[in-house]
Amino acid sequence: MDINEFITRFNKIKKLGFIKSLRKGPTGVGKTLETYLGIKENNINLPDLEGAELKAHRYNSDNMITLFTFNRGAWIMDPLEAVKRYGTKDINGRLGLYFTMSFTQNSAGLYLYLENDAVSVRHIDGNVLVRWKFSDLQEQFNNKIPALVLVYARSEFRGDDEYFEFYKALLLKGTTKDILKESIKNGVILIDLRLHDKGTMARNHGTGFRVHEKDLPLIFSMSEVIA
DNA sequence: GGTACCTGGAA
DNA sequence: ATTCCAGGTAC
Repeated sequence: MDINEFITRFNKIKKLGFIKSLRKGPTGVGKTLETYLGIKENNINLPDLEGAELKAHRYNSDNMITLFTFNRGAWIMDPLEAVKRYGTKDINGRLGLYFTMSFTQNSAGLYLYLENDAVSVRHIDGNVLVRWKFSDLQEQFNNKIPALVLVYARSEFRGDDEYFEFYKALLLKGTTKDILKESIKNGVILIDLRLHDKGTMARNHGTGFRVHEKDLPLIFSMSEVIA
């Protein structure tokens, strides 16, 4: 599906008004939009549209947008061991590493460390948990996000069921080479650890490379409302 | 059965 | 801003 086809289909979805979420939980908005567009769910690290990646976002949500995830070959420490050593307990007692990392250490003693060609997550005890080469990150970004179509949805609950009204789509494009390294250095692209103890293994949702909506213009030079 | 991606959140 | 979190599939 190219951008023009997307616009055609999206305008029809807009006219539907509020539609019931096809999945409970945070991911319902993306699942519902994709299904109505006729896009099959997948886990391929390529854009959903021809030449652009699709993102759905609830209106008034201040959460970061995940540009891509990347873990392949990056973990130096065994992830489950890292969770057990440095994780924090959630409300049910489950250990997890759910941190948006920064260059100053967090409450668990973990911090980002910058090298010439890589960025890593380290602990103050000296251990390196995970390390990504900028060249790998840049490649993943280029493959996944040649451009971005950001779709906004109003959300409301009717009893336990969430409904979405998709009402606007924004096209962002015009990113630049080496954007990954610069953006990680200056904190525009944030590294989000998202894994927990699943008993015999670590359940890893994938380290997210994420950006606040307000910072998107720092990554993409052009934006236009397309629907 | 574990890994690595996908899709996204809350207080 | 920080601490913390969600439901999915291919292989």
